[in-house]
Amino acid sequence: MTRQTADQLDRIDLNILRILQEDGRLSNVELSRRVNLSPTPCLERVRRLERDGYIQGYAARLDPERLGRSLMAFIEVRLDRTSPDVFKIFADAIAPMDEIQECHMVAGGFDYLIKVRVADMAAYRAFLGDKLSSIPGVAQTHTYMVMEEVKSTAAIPVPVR
Amino acid sequence: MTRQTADQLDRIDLNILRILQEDGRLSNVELSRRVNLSPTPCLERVRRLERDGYIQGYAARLDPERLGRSLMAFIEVRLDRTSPDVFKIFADAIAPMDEIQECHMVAGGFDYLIKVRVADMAAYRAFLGDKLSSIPGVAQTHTYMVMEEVKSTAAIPVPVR
DNA sequence: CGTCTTCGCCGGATGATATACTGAAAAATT
DNA sequence: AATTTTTCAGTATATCATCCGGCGAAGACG
Repeated sequence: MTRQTADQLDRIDLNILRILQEDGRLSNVELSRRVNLSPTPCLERVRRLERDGYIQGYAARLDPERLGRSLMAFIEVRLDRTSPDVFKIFADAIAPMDEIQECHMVAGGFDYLIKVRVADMAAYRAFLGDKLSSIPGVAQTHTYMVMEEVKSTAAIPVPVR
Repeated sequence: MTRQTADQLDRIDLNILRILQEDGRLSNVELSRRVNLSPTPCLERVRRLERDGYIQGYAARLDPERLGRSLMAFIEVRLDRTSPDVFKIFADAIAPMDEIQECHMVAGGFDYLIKVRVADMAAYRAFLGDKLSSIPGVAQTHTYMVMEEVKSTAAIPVPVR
């Protein structure tokens, strides 16, 4: 019996997820101490959580400002036709654009909501004019510049149980 | 002389950042191999990048769907008055709400753009009705449900040089 | 031009860690 | 209660993180 759908996480698993989301480089020894296990079963659980897809990977969190991406903006994009091939063309076009952090197809008002990070206004203008607007099918865009990040977390809330 | 503003990153530093952003749990030995250094100076560089703030931390990337947060939405929020204390009240109110992943003050049209993750429509309704709309000062909200994530990356582009 | 200083690198040594293996305890099932 | 299954802890070994000392290149200075 493979655990595919009915896999259940107990309190220890949830604690592991919460702790590793907070500090992904914690050593297994220290992690095991915090969840009141010996290192061996703790590592087994981490491997299982990785294998089952709860943990998709590990990443260093880099400072955008120090890497020259101080400006964030959201862009609403409307396509001139909403046919599957236009969607495909658009998706393929934005995939390699590294300014684009997220692109969501949304319901209610326009077609796509895009989150971008660029160096400054000049870079933003260049991005919008040379790259985004030149994608075939893009009819209209509306930009919201981010003035202040009131809250910003990538952390998925882990249930406490 | 402390390196505060004029700190420069060479090609090796940038490679380290790029690799650790991709796999934050890579051992220092393996990392040093990939950047063509011996372990010792490689670890020194990582420590320096951490100390200087280029690396803010490390995190396990968790799967939102498997943790019961399948629904994503963006909410535009308008406040009834735009005075500093209303801003403060709003910021303090949203800080502990774990459904809210991001909250940005934006220019052009409304006051805040919020990104939320919830379990389902019922949870969304409960969040909007019971939590967000009951914050004093919130005049109007408009929701954009995410139908499809066309692109999603937390990765900050690291210059290649 | 030669020397001195500085900086980043390498290699070895040492303590800590990851991880496989074995067996015991606990829990679930019958 | 007996059996099966699951999960755990302890031990052993290979790997790793990290400290220490020394080397060599680049630049400063006489």
